[in-house]
Amino acid sequence: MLDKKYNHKEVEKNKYNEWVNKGYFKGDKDKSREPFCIVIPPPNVTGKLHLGHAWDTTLQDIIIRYKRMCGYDALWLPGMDHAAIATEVKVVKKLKEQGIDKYEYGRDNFLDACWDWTHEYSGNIRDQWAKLGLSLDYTKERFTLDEGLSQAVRYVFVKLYEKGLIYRGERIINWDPVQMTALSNEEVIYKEDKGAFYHIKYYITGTDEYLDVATTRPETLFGDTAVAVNPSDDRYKHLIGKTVILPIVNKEIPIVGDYHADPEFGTGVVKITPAHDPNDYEVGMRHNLPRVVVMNLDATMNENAPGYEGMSREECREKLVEDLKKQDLLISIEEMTHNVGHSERSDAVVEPTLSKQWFVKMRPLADRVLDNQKNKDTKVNFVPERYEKTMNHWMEITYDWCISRQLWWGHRIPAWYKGDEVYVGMDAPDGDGWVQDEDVLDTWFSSALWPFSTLGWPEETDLFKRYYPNNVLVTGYDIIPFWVNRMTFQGLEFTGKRPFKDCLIHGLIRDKEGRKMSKSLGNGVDPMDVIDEYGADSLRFFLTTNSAPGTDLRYDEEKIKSTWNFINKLWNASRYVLMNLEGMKTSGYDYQNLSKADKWILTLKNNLIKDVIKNMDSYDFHNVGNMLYKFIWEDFCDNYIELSKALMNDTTKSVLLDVLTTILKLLHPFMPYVTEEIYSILPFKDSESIVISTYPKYDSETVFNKEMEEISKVIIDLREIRNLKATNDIKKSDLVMFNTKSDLEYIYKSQLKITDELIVKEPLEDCQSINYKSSLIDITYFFKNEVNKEELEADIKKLKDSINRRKKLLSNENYVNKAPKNIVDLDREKLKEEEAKLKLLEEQL
RNA sequence: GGGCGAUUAGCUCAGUUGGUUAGAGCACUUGCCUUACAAGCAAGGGGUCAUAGGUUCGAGUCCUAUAUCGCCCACCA
Repeated sequence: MLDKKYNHKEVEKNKYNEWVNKGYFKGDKDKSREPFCIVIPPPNVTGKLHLGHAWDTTLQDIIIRYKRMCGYDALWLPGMDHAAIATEVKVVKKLKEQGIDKYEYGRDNFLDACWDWTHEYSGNIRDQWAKLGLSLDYTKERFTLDEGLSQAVRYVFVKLYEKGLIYRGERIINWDPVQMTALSNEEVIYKEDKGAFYHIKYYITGTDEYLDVATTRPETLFGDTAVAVNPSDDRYKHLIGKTVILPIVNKEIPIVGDYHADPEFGTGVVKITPAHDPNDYEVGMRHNLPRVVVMNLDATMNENAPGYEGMSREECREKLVEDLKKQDLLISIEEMTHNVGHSERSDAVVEPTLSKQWFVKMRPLADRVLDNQKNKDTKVNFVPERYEKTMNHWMEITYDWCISRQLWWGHRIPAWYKGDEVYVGMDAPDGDGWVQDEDVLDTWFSSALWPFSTLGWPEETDLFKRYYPNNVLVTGYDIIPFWVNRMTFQGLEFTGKRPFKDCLIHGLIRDKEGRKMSKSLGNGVDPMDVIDEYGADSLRFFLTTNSAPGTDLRYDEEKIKSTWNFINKLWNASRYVLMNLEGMKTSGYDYQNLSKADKWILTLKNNLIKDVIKNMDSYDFHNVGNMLYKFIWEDFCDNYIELSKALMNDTTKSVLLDVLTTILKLLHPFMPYVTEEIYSILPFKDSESIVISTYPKYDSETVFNKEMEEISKVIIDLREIRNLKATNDIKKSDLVMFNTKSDLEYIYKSQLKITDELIVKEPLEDCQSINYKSSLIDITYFFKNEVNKEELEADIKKLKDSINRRKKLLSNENYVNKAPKNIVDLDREKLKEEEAKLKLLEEQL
């Protein structure tokens, strides 16, 4: 028998390993079943999982458990991401704490340290997955840097290179001077920083007139190779073709006319530094300007800044401003706040720098995605739909993707150099003197292949043929540009198919105040702490049923508590059922003598199954959660269990067990542990574990609409009668006269606690009475208190208003003719009922 | 500047193709230790659905505008 109280720690102990050991989570066991596949978004091996991971993975677990119970060959493939830069940052830091410098340590030693790190942290992550109860098939676990995936990465690189979709070139890229690597635009976070506009005098050659040039980065002045004005700007257009003297450097540079200069902005004059600004780079291309790099890779000034060489950007800025002042070349310093790019990982201020890097040519790949999204049979179906626009928008504005990183931890670029020769291939070329590119690829380059590389691609493996495209991918909206986009174009390019049919998008977890959870705010919540206190089942149900798809979720401990209470309710209801089942004679369901109450709950159960399936299929788990909550607490516990107490026989017991079993199965994808615990002690069931049991089906044989309506009316009657008793302060001992249809009498008597001693046959004199009458019952209570006249009058007024409203509606010809008939009929019926009720109330007054 | 959202009860949120008098949890009021559960039971109070127009027999839901808030992208020389 179950304990009196639900104990999540006891319940969640020892179940997961058994599930894994028995192979319940293994996919590809039964080829006769229809395949269904999800690949996990691989978490970074940098640390521990946060609430966002818990949410993301629970959603997937719900889907995969549901599909498994529905009879699919369900495969949920786990894995992790080497997370190139993120991991490298952590390992460098760890080594530094031990007094070890990355470069002195050397590439091979450093990579060993990264692998050690990976093994340690991947173990932690697996432990966390287990705590969450995720039904992952560990026999197929992959890692983005394992041999097979590395093969796929090289293959893709080589093929794209051969097609001209990967190239190496000098471009302005985002340079992280702390990590000393290039970054993609997505890895740059813009933040408001305090800065200033420095207005500097650029004297027009041979005159004592100057142009007022404003800049936020004066130290880039050494790289200026022109100043630009707008050719339509009357103030300056006569100067185009002349030159100015670059301050400090005293070099002559041209004044060019270019539409990039905005006459409305600042002074309308802009200095052009082609090697340190993407726009200036474009201007430089148009006007054939030289490109002068003025900084080293660690953002110190180089030999092109004579007199400032070796200084940091910041030192140089300070000294330069001083020097400008001394030479009377500084007009003013205008303080302002502006957006400055920071490295996502190191937080260093990103330096746009001219650099030779590898790029993916995006336009053709992006166009293919946009085309494919127009075909409803082959497109990626976003849920909610609006996120398709996010992907499409990115594909429309796309720019070439910088994929090389000056790191060691990652897929080394399969390019070899010998003098001016370049060789790109799966393996090193023959012959001496070839040196492989030192750099590695952006970590997203390998994760972009995840839906197919994990299945053995580029080999035509059985797994790949069976499970590709994946059925659904689940991730947060913040990952669309990094990952969803890239999987989609790589999938289309290399497999000719979308990587997954559906893409279920969820939001971000926020704290109680609605702020994003972050390390710097210290408002993060560790899912393992929540599990410790409330159990994984509570956490899972809270996470997946408290927001509409695609919207953010506030973490609210009160709601987790309320979920715990819900599970405790389920626990106690199960306890009640099991207690009553003890003396049950049959070994199967006995439906010989179904009462109306039995028929009522069976019908509700069937309707529930139908609605739940519909919403499970459309990923509307919040609806499923609400429907289950209401059915279990209200219909089953508050009503059916109470009714069952008045008529307990083998049929009732069968129905109790049937409904409980259904509830457990419907809840199982959300709450795997507690449902397994209760299921395991049911007297008979269809499988040894609920994990591999069959999902409930709608059964039209046990749908009884007539009885359902009748009992629903009884329940309404009961509430109204209790209400009358409460508002009129009717005591337990007050006498009552009543009349019901005979087979429902026991319900009214038991639920209203009317014993035979309280029943009278004739109206009593000398006391107040109050009557309630419906199509099923006519009941009068006799009592000594005053009738609450005010409340009665208020009820009458309410009723009259409603009757008037309805009469008006029904006299509207347009409404009667145009609205659907069943709705109009319903109104007519309601009207009749209300009029009858009004008559009764008026009699009482 | 471009795009995407949001605005519903004191708080956090649902509300499928327009269709009875808009729902839930928490909080609140009143009464109950009723043998599954007091972390519970019973009954209840609380909303001109941001604002203004429009379409419609009928609008929280569709359209237009406005306001406030949020996110993404671009720009900020």
